Amino acid sequence: MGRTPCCDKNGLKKGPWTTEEDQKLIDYIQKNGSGNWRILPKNAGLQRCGKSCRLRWTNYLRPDIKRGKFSLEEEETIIHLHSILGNKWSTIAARLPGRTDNEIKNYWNTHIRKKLLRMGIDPITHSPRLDLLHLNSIFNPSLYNSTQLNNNLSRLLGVQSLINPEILRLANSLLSSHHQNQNFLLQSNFQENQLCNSNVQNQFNPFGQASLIQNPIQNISTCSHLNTPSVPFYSDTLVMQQPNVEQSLSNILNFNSQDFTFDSILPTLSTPSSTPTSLNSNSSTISEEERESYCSMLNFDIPNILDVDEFM
DNA sequence: AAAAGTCACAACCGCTTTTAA
DNA sequence: TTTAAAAGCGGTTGTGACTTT
Repeated sequence: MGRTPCCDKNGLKKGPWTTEEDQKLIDYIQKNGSGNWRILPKNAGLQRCGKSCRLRWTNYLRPDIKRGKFSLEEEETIIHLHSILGNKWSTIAARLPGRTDNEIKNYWNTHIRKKLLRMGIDPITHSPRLDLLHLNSIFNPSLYNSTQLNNNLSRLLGVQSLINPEILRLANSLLSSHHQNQNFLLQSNFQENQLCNSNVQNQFNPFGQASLIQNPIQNISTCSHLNTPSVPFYSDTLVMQQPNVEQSLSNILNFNSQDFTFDSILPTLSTPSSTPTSLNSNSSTISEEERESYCSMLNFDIPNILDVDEFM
């Protein structure tokens, strides 16, 4: 027959462990070793189930656990391994001595995931985010003439208070990369957003001083620091490098066109018949009602691009 | 100063795989 | 070989600390 139950679940304590409980568990394991979790709680004088004791020991009390802030190297290792393994936290933890799968999982969800999103990288695929690619399609010169592109930019800038500066900079950069003649660019916005974006970059770039190189074969960018040529990275640093901005953006667009299709999300362009009053002023904010009203006039899906929660 | 909102993380839940009887 | 608990694992939640309003 099978094993006997590890414990009677009735009457057992749940929730946070007290220092007294921790000490009982530590004392028992120091004397008797870990394992045999079924009988451990009773012998150690703990009103906990064996599973709770095992998790407390493996995730928190084990003497070889390294506590404290993750180093940049550890963070880069996690990002690298996650790009290959996905959410295989225990496998990732095996490559990081002293770190538990639970700790790495928590750190990913609370820190790294958000950093990648801010950089325009999808934390699941480790590729450029599809909503940013959508932006590429809106400013693709092979689809629209200069007037239409200008209209698109104007409309996007009209709701700029809702947009992450990264989006605005990318929009401007895309247009400048496609057209030598930048007359239709709103230069003040461009400069302002470049400044804003450099601040964002300095604040959030998780790769620190990692250098970015061009991959001549795939014609996309990869991060040499991570040594993962199969995983494309879209980077602020790359886009802002001078004087090869146009070439870099062209590479990104080439990568996009090879790997994604935009048929389902391509906008049909037409100029809005009117513009909400507040959008004609220099106001930095608009109301929710105005936003909805304005977005409803757009034929491309601004709300879809501007998933604020995802960007911030 | 208090209330509301946000964040971080320990702990739990539930499913799958492994193991012991 | 079968069975059921233990162990492993990833997702989710509860809660205390901190920040913002």
